[in-house]
Amino acid sequence: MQELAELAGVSVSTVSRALAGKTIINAKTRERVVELARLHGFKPNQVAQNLRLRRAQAIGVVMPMGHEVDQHPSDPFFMTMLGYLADALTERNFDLLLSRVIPSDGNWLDDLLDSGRVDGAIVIGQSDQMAVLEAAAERHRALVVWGARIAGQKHVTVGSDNVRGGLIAGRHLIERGKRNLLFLGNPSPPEFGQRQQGFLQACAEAGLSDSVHSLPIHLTSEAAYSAAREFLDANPGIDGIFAASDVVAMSALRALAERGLSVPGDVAVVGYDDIILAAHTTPPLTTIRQDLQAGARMLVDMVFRQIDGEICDPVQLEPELIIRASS
Amino acid sequence: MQELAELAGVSVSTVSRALAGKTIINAKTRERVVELARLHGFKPNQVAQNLRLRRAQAIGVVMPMGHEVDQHPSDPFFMTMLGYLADALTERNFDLLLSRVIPSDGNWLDDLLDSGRVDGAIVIGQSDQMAVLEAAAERHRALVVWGARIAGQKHVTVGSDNVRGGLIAGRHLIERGKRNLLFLGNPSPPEFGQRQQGFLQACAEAGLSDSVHSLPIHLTSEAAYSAAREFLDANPGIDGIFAASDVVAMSALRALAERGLSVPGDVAVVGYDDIILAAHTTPPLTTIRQDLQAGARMLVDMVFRQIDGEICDPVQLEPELIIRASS
DNA sequence: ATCTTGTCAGCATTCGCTTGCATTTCCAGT
DNA sequence: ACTGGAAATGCAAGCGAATGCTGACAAGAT
Repeated sequence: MQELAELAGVSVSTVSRALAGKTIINAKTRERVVELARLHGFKPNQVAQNLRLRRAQAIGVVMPMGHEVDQHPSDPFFMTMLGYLADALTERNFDLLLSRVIPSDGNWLDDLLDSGRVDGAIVIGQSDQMAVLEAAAERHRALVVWGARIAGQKHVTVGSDNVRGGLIAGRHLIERGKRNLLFLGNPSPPEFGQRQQGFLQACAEAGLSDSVHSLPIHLTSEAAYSAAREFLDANPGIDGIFAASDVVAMSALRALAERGLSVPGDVAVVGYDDIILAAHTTPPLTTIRQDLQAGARMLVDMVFRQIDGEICDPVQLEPELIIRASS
Repeated sequence: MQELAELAGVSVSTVSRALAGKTIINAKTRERVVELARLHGFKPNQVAQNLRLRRAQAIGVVMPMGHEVDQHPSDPFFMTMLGYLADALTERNFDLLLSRVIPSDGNWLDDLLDSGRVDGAIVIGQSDQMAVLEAAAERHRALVVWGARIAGQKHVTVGSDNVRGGLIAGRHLIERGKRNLLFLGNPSPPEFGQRQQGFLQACAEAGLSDSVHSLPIHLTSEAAYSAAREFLDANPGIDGIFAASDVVAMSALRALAERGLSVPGDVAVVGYDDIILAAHTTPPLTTIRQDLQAGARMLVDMVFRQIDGEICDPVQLEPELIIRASS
């Protein structure tokens, strides 16, 4: 900047103001400086800028992987979410600082938020980290979580109405005449737990509480997959499956195909998320869509409002049943 | 830091050194300072730190989406890669600055590299941005690209040997007795182009150059999918498909299932990547595995070596044929 | 010719931290 | 008690940019 100032025959302050487009600088001077900067490829150092302006111009995006290490890398859900978040942040000229955290201590969030590297954080999925999230929400202003709304929570969430999603899925299977239902997925992350809860509620409505099963596993590993196979062998009567996510549903489709069961004739399958691949499975998957683009925009919007000091309320997006050939 | 210094009865410099763990500070003093910092939840501001140390402690990871906007959000490949990159960078205490770029001008890379926010960049996929990559490689030291090695390139790449991968896939299909082969995927990104090239080479070896087809589309959109259907209708003899990626292969499986063709009996299918879902399709997908974890480690390793001033050579990883039930 | 007012630009300080060098403290050796 | 050298600490100068305040200058008012 020094050099640029000399080249332009002005002071450093003038260069700074010119580059910032301040109108207090004479238009001609300003243009000359800007042109000179362009010519010499000068870009102000953003780190210095951020220090001076006491900001980071970046939002941290964190995926805690407390419960199931192998879920995330495989899940197109996260990629999609991440893509939309990146877009929304880029629009506002903010950087996206990505962390994947395998929580060992309870400091991962505070460390990020206190480091000065970010102006706020978006956490994708509550995992088993409710305590950490609650604590961080007390101490920091700008924090939004993608996940389930839970009564009495301090941290602000955005997410689909999982109970309702589960309910819709359950009713749909029942409407299709299925009576021996199975919930497939680990219910310990709150989102999944609520999906299960809604599903069970649908079963209760239909008086099916006794015949409904739950298999609390995630299906991407070979071990979990064979566990599911064994379960199907032991319970041949199952005629409807609601999977906690599309990825789990896809594995279920394979397991069914392998034992020669037709979908949806013998067993109907419903997933959750409506990832892009869901339309391309064999057969295409009936699923509960979450509008991730809207969700991502919401998340970003809310962090910014929090940065500006606003207090935000949790948001629940309406889930939508997408009927395809698997049910 | 000022306040902490007063609390501890020492100077700011001593606090700084103590927190940095410098042994020149008396062990007792050091521990006292560290303990005090912990107690009051003090964390040095990393932005200031970075400014002073003229570093960013972050690597930019960029996905240019020049050719096919809808490929990336859907592709588990990227999520997996990103996950491994995040892990490798976290290990070294570096941040990962994520950008998704839809290249409009040719400055996206320079802007990132000159901004001072990152110490280096990893670009995932060359897309149609070869010119930009070449230019940036001239001007900057720390830049590594995941993609195809191309003769005479200035930018350093890490990637699987795509030609060889395509060759292996082609030979495998031929070995299975398939004679009417189809390459499915857009060959304009260099990686895909090389896969096609290797595939065609395998066909040439077997004297099949005349009967081999190529359908240059990506299959996640409904439009592309129906284009593929039409092609299959028009060319009923196809008995082997090599898809440019697993995601494309999955859609192909669906298309085949819909027209009642058995896999691999009527048509064998081979994918590329070995994403986690590939083992869980119906039927499980034969594919060419790229070791993404090794690739990600390599990428990270090489940026750091470049930051240290080393000059690195491109690396090609050996692709591996994973035979499953689709062939 | 003097005073007022408004425009522009520059000086110097600041953001929070690190570090070369100067200075003080400590202690063994005499 | 004195001294020399090592060990420990403090001082102050930055890192690269933003900005409140002051000063210079010109044009218009009196």
